[in-house]
Amino acid sequence: MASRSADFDDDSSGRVKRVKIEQNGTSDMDPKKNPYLAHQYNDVSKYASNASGDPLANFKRHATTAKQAKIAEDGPKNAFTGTNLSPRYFSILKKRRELPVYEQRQEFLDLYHKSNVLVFVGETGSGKTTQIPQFVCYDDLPQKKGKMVACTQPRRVAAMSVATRVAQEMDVVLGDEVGYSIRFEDMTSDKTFLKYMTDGMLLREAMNDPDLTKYSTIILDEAHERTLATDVLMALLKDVVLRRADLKLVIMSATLDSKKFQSYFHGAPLLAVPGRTHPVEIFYTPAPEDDYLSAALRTTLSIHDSQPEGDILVFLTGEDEIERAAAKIRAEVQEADMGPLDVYPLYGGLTPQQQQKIFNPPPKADVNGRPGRKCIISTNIAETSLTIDGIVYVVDTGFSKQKVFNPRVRYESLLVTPISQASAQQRAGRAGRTQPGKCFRLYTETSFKDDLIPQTYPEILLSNIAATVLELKKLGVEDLVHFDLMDPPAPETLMRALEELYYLKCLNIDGDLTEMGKLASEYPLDPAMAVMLISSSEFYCSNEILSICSLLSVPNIFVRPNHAKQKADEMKAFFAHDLGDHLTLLNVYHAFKSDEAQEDPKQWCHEHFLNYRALTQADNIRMQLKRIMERQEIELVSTPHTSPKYYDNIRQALVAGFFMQVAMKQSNNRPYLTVREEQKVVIHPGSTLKHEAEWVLYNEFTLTSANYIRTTTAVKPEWLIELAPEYYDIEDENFPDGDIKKALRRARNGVHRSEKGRK
DNA sequence: CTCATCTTC
Repeated sequence: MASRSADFDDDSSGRVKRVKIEQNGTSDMDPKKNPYLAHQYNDVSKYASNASGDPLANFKRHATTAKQAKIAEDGPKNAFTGTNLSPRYFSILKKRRELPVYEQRQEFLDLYHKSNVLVFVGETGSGKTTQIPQFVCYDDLPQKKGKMVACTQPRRVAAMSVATRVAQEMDVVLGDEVGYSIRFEDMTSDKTFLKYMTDGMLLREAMNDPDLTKYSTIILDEAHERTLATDVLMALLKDVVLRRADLKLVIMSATLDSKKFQSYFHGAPLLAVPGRTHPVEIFYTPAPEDDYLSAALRTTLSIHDSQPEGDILVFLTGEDEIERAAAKIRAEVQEADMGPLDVYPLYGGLTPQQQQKIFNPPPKADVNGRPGRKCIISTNIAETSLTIDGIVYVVDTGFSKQKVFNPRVRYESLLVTPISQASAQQRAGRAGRTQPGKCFRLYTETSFKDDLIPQTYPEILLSNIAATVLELKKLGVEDLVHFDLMDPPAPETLMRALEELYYLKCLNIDGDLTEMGKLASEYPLDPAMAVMLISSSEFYCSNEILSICSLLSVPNIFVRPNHAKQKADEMKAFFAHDLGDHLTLLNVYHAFKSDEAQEDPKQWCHEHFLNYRALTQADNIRMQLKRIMERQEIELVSTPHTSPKYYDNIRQALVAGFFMQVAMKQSNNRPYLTVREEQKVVIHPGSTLKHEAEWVLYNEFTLTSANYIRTTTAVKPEWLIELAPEYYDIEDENFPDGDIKKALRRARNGVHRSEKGRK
């Protein structure tokens, strides 16, 4: 199987060498603030602690040394709280000082003093996420200025767990001096001066405080992941540091792409610290595999059969594929009597408890001395979000599902796509966390070099940016074309976003934010959804639309396990509404909130094949959205359930937001066509929409095995014309000439006739 | 004939 191997450590793209590149940063060269003056204080006792007992009393902000910090950290009193340090603190401190970053603390401080912006490259295991913010706190002294140090993370769990760890390291109570802030959970207080938070959270804060005046230093961690929020924050902060001389910015990244960050920030100083990992041997297949799934199964079984002790991690693309592969491997191992192997599927759809199982110890060796091991079959959740110790073998199929966005057709969808070289490297690295490992790549070395793109595309290039554009407008960014993003989206993507916001009346014809736009920007929702919610009181159904919005903001609430598809479908039919899925969702929510279900909601969900976690999450989101509506004084009203207009009102409110996501059935059993783009689409087979509705509104357009529209509800063409006259203006020369135009003309004439009829 | 992974005062 293995044709040739390469030493991972010698791989030219393998790891960061310890390099320090000094650049002509926009540094503060005021001699009075010269950081090197700090070195003149050679008498250690002078600043060990003063009469008042404050170990930080002699610390000069932005002019401290690693040595000073070390003395303060050595105690015996906590430099920030004044209490005696615990034994646990000292045992952790010892370990902290063995981390690679610790050696370069002075180097870090020198650059941090010199420049307002600093790029820090730390590989896995360097300790950057926990240590750098502490290094900053001892020098920036945010507590003395009533400011905070922020450190952003792309994921909630990371913000939470890192804050917990750092609170321990600093011997403080989590939520006091060190805290975190993520959606639905603010674990900070007025004492907090070091705050871990999600990047999205900081972006939200920027909308109310564009200069982020609460912070004296902002650290953007995992910047190489290039999340939408981090990209936007980088662009904003690049400008903020020019306006606020007192603000410092640290960009932390884990890849070799650091040069790109450095040049983006006008040659900011860069510091690189090596990680602490074990070498991983890479094997490629000699010839391309035409079926990566069977190749993955074959390779996994062969590792188990022939390789020394050590757990296996296999990367596949999706839930269904993973469950099937897991079943096959279990069956094969049993049939061929291959020795103990525990197989664990791993993907985001699993509950945290199910995900925890991957940390179970591997089975013991059997009586014949064959090693026992565990095998984890995972999506790319194991690439960044979850780390598993003890993995020695990685099987890399070279594929993952990735989001793609087509601005012309305006759909986001998921496609099985070859991964990037950076991704492949990350996957391989998972084999070397605790000991030297092996990575089996199920593609050729030529393919790795020639076919894989070097870096995964940043999220901003693969997304509908309408929500981002609205946020930026709210932030006061006037000229979006020249907004200095690291990777600006295609002009067409921007145009489509602006156009979408114009039709939604969030922007006027000049591209300025309207009253509607201001209101919509306050919701953590896509613009169409926000507009629908804001408009819903006019249709006397804001309570119901609020529920629907919440349900559309969480993963699929319907569970359909492979072994009980029929039973699950029967249960779903119990809630089904003939007019469409939005109304079905509402039925489920009402049933979920009923007294009967609330007696034991978990059990109730299990019996009805519903995702309890998603429903409680929706409930949470509902409360959050409700608070914003109340603040905006949007009335929470309902049409009486007995009224014949109950469902019509809801459906009209749906149209008020989603009029751009409508498809029409063509005659003669031909597929549906989307209104303006005239894309052929099929209603997703899971839909509860019963009769052949001529016009349907949909929430999502995804391309999987076909062009599916998901979560669809029947609507009437008269409503489209009435509620979105500009979008449905068939006199507009850009409106495609076809069946849809004809049908709209018929409907329009019908409206006119009925109006005459009413008179 | 059925969706990767995150995320938002």
